[in-house]
Amino acid sequence: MKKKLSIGDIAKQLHLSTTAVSFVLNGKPGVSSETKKMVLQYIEKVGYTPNRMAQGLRTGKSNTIGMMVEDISDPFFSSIARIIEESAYRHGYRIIFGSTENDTIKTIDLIQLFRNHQVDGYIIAPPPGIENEVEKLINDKLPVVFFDRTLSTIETDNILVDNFAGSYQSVLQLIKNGYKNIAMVTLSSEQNQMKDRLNAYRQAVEENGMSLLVRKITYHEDAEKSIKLIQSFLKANKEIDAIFFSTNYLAFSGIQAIKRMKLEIGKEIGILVFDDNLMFQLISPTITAIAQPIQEISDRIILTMLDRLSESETELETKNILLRTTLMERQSTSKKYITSAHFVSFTT
Amino acid sequence: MKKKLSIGDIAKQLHLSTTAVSFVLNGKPGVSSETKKMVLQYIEKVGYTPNRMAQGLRTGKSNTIGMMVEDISDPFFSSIARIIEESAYRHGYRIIFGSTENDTIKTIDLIQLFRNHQVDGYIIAPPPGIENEVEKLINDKLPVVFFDRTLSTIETDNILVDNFAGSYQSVLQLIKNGYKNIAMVTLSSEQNQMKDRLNAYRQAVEENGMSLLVRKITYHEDAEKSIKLIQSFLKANKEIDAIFFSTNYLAFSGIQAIKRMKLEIGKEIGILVFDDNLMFQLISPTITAIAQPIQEISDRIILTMLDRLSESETELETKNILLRTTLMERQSTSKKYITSAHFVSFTT
DNA sequence: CTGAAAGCGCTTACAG
DNA sequence: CTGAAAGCGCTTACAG
Repeated sequence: MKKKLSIGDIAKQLHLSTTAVSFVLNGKPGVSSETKKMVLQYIEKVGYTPNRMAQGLRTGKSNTIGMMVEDISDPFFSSIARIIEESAYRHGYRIIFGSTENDTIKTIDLIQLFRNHQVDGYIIAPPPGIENEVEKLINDKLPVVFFDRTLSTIETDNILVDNFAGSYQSVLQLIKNGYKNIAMVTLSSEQNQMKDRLNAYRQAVEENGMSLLVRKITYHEDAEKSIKLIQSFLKANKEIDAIFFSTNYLAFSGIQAIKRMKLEIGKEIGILVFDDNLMFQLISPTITAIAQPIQEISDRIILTMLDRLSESETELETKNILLRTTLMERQSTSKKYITSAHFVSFTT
Repeated sequence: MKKKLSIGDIAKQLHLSTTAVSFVLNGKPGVSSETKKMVLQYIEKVGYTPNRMAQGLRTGKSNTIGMMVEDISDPFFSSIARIIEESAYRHGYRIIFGSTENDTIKTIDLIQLFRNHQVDGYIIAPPPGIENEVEKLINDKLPVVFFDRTLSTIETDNILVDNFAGSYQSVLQLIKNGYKNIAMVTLSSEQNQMKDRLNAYRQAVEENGMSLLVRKITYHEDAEKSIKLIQSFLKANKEIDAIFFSTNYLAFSGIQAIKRMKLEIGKEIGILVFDDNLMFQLISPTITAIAQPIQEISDRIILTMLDRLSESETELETKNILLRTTLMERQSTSKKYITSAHFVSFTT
């Protein structure tokens, strides 16, 4: 069981100073090329790797990025996490994850925790109420990149999707397809991405002289409860012939509700969902969704973060990137689409 | 922008030694209760938190656990990750994640990386070929908990699911339901959990005098390719009346293939899947799956890890925990189940 | 009960 | 081009 080597050990072995070894390791000038070669060979041979804790203590950097999302098991967030982790890794950074559960207190706690670990940068899908904590990070020159949503009072980099435009155009498409009484099922949430989706629905519907029908559901409601709520909403408003769901998990509850009520998806009731999911192609009938560009979101997040981390002193302006969504039209929004249920079930 | 306080600063402010402050912080005896109270109050007031890097350097502990899974965006792994992160957090530990992609080299790299970060313990769903690396960890007294699969030559804690029994009983159930030509679609993988599922299929089928029909698909094959492969497999073997898929992503490809071929799921072709997924309840018809106990797996992993971490010197025996799966019988395996497609599509 | 001091493994002025 | 030394913020023998 060989003990881990330190720079000092190596220096001793090679009859050099720790300075020389450290310089080689960090590619600093001021070392003869023979010394350099010797050190590199030796390091290779013994498999030396620096102790990150010591480096971190000394430099104040940890080569770690903290990432906080609502829920790491949500497919949207976990797909992004996967890409970011992979990319960060290639650039020499590690990622620490935390699930905020949209809880202000828990998130503030997590930020504290991450700070104690000397996390170099923060990638956050922010819940409301963490403004002060984030201000402190920014004041201390720690890079913060927001994604999925933002906090309007904070001046920092934002990687967002155009929730309004994506929702607006998609609801218009529903109207074009012949739906007359479009309802919306969304979260009771003050988060700006949710508000944008709701406002877009409102504008599209009102511009077409239709009436608004909105059901808000509390975040964290269990699936069964949501299903019940949606069922009673539908029963109380028989005129509804289409629903726009603001998140895919609400849609899953909604689909269950609709199936239980034996309504025919597509024909009797149209379904449009914000945030696509592989499953929407597999369910029968297939479900129309507004897809977010996962790969591009992830790339932008990590590139922005790496830029900030490598920045010397030059303060770049904060970036506000707004990415486009794509409407994936499927069977659930085609009025014309006729269900011979057999046909529906076994074709794609 | 207040600079971060150190123990030294606090000691100076309170006219104490750093020792006294440190003792209070760590709950060590040998400090008068007044001093203690004073320190605690002051810390509370200024919001002091220790620098983990310094602690880590000094103690060799980082309060961080490294978790390596095949793919953090896979729902099985991300659900477990979520629970573990949450629980670790409550016990004062952080989690660093890495996706191994089932790649030996990448995993060895990750272990190295984690070591440099002084990770205190390792939770791994091991790919093959990392035996040496894991041996080293164990030799250095670093706790390693395997889950989902194991490496037979390594003596360490294992939290596994009874892949064999779960698969065996479920295939028997298929046979009971009247299926005569049951095929298996699995990964070409030497991992023991995959081998167990295959062996269980083999035994169940052979014991009933039926013939084996196995199609292996390479891991990492893209979805479209898998769909094509499964289609040709079905075309070449018209007698197949049921398929057992060893993973849920293979099943998703399989379902696509079957839908394209316009075969009637349940009646013309039964489907059984290892590893349940929320979607299997939403697809029409619903899909029978062997569910793994996510919560229990997660709890066992984290409890085992925390035990190991808190262990003084007493070496406990390594644990081998084998958890039961549950067969969730749904429409896709009921021969008797008659499809009026309408009925199929809109009931649950 | 308390304090002065060493040392964890690095990096980086500083002096030669 | 090279070396001796300070210091990052902790913990913990050791001496009083």
